[in-house]
Amino acid sequence: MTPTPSAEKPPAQRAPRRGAFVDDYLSYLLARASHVVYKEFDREVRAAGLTSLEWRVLATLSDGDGLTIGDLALEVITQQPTLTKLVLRMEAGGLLERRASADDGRKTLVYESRRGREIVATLLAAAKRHEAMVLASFRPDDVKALKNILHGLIDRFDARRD
Amino acid sequence: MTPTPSAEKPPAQRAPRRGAFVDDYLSYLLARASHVVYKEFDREVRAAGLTSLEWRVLATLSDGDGLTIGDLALEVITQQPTLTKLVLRMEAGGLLERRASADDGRKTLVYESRRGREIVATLLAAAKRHEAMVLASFRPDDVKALKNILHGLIDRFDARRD
DNA sequence: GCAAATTATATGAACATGCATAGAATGTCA
DNA sequence: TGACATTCTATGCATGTTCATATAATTTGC
Repeated sequence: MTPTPSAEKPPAQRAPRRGAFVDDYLSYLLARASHVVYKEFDREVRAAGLTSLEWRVLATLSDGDGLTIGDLALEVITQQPTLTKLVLRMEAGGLLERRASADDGRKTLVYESRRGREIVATLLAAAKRHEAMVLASFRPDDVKALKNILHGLIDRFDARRD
Repeated sequence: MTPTPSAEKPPAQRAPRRGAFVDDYLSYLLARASHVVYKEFDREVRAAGLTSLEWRVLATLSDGDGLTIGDLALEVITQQPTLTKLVLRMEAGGLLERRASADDGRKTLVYESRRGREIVATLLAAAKRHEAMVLASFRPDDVKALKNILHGLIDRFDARRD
């Protein structure tokens, strides 16, 4: 069942391996597509001095801040303890502000600082350019179809509970 | 620009926030779709005693083992040092075998052990069932379109270089 | 055939993450 | 109201990941 050790034959220029399972498995396709699409843009994120999770936090808050730690954790697809610690670091770094909720003492609300907003504004513009570039070679109908189905998957299965 | 701290009004049952940017941003849609689709299946992976990365390693190798550390790292979307250490742990746990390449002394080739193959066989079957369940409520044409576009994205942008 | 450059994996130290749980505030119900 | 359950965030510790680099093998150019 196992090939002989010497049987490797790397295809000339790293052509993707075509496997029976992986290459048609939705979960893999989504993960890899997500990765390849993000990867280039990640360079700009790093150049701005952010990690990918920090970028997701700021981008999410740019759509409206004042989220609780818990809600924000669900939005950025990470766990609450991880986000608590990240938010503390980002606050220390001047990217965010934390404020206690007025009507529920358990909640910590997260806001962008001025500096956070400046940095994310630059990246948001870059992100839009990058997305346009990525999608440029696809037919608009296909792009629309892709986003529709992704929304469909998300709406049906996203209980927003890690 | 920042809402007043007391302005929170959590929608009744955690309806996804509809933000201007995030909700139409391809990278977010892909990441979230990837996450929600995988999340349920993750329970079965954990029940089998594996982490998600371990599952990806075994599933990838099930399509043909004897990959080098580097190639496998690209396939499973992680970095080489992470994979080196994971493979060592998995070898110690009896899931994998490492063999030196006969024709290139720098390479370490990774193979599934008998036990690794047994575990992954069970999970592969479960994964197929899970995928069928996830896609059951979508029109076959849409599913085909989704996979086609994902493949398109991957083929165009995946240089398989982290 | 040798030195230099390149490629592949391993490793060490710093850092981040995950799990379990503690701590604090609120909600529930008798 | 007062006990108990629930919700939300923070924290400690173990574990995993990352970054830079070391080590080893191969390839290249002279």
